[in-house]
Formats: sequence, structure tokens, C-alpha cells
Amino acid sequence: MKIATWNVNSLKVRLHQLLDWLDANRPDVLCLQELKLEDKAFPEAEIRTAGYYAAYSGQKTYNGVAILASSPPEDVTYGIPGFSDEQKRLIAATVTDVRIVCGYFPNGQAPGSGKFAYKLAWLDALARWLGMEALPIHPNLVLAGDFNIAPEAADAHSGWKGEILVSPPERAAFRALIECGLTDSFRLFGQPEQSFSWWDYRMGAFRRNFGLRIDHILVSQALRDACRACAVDKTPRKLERPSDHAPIVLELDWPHKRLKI
DNA sequence: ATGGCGCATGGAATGCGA
Repeated sequence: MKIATWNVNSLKVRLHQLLDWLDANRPDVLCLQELKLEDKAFPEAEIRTAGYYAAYSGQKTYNGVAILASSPPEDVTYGIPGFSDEQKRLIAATVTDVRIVCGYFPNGQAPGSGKFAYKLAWLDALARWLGMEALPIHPNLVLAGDFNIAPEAADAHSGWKGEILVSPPERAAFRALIECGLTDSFRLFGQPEQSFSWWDYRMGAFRRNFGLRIDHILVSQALRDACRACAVDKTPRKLERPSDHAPIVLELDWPHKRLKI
């Protein structure tokens, strides 16, 4: 089973890159963020033609998340249960026997700002829901998306000046997700030094590899031992008019092949 | 040097992202 996540920064602009990427990579599940379009504008037909079903939650201009899957997503839920939020940042669905949670976490702007408080409240609500409800009900769970947090020092290039995305409260919130029983699948495997998933459009950041690793695929305990590989795919970041984010791809030996005794 | 680029809205200039 192959599960991927990609912040496309406008599904309208990136649709053809997305379709090409699906053709080339054929994931079983792809979590998308920053659709930046309303549900009525979702390119349902094009994605269906590519061989994928979709569950999505969008809005005008900002945010928007979707789960694409080669088999129909079931039991779709929208938002964090119990957390009132106008912003379309979370969608969850079951694909075969795996619960997929796809999130576009708030940016937070700057520590001390109202947007930062919203980010921490959003993260707190997410951890509570995962720990108290989602994980107990769905032991086979994947949390994937644009977390807008670089969890460790190795996940940010040394020239990153700002506090946002790397601040202690954000990193503590990331650890709280891990403590729910999730594992950062990327760090189960050896990776190139300075592996990132986002590079600013400005300053030739991609060329200089001035990036951050802020897109993640976390897996529950039951899935951890099935992980076989996880990597950043920098290929689409090299195209004309790219998203500023690159996809992350996780390969799982799932369902486990069991010997009958 | 706090800009730079790209996207959306709206139809120019501004807000926002990370």
C-alpha cells in the first residue's frame, strides 16, 4: 500500500501536475492540502478519469483538503469533532481497513499572534480527538498532511530566521501527537542530510535547498512495523510553476501477509 | 536589507502563505 501527501497550493493551477504525478506514481491514497477552491469547483471528473475516487472539503481562496484513493473513501468526516472551525483543514475517511486523516494545519503567522493561538488550539483539539476517540476506534490510522511544524532541528535549514514553524510550543504540540501513539514514518528510515518538503518561492530557496520539513505522514502503532520506505519526491518541485511543497510518499507492507498455521 | 515569489480576488492593489 502506498500513501502520499502533497500540499498543491491551488488545485486549479496544479491539476495537470497532479494528474501526471498520479499516473507516474499510482499511490493507493493521496492526501491533498490547500485546494483553494469551493467544492462545486472540485475537478471530480478529471480525477475519476485518472482512476481515483475523492472525498473533499474546500472553500474559496484558502485552505481545503481532499483524500484521493483508488477505492472509494468510506465514513468520511469533516473537521475536528468538537472543535468549531470555519476553516476547511481536516478530512478523514476509511480506505480499505486504514483510517486516513488528512490535515492542513494552521500556519500560525508568529508566536504571540491571534493566529498562533488558533494554531495551538487547533493542535490541542486534534491531539485530544486522536487520543480519546479516533485512535481507540481505528487502530490502523494514518495522520498525513501539511503540519506547518518542523519537529526537530534537522528539519530546518540553518538559515531559517523566524520562530514560526520551529518554536518550542509548536514542537511540543507535535510531540503531543506522537505521544498519542503515532510515529513519524519518515524517521523510520535513513534519509539524505537536509531533507525538506517545502522551499520558499523566493531567494532561489529550492536551488539552495533552503527548506523546511513540515509535511509529514504519521502512523499508528499497528502500522509502524508495516512501513517499508518513506521519502520526499522532489521531482514536481522542479517543474515550471511548481507548488512550494513536495509530496511525501510512504510505502507499507499492508495488509500484512500472514502465514496460516 | 523583513524584500524577494506565487496565488486569489477582481479587474489594481492587497492579503496571505511559511
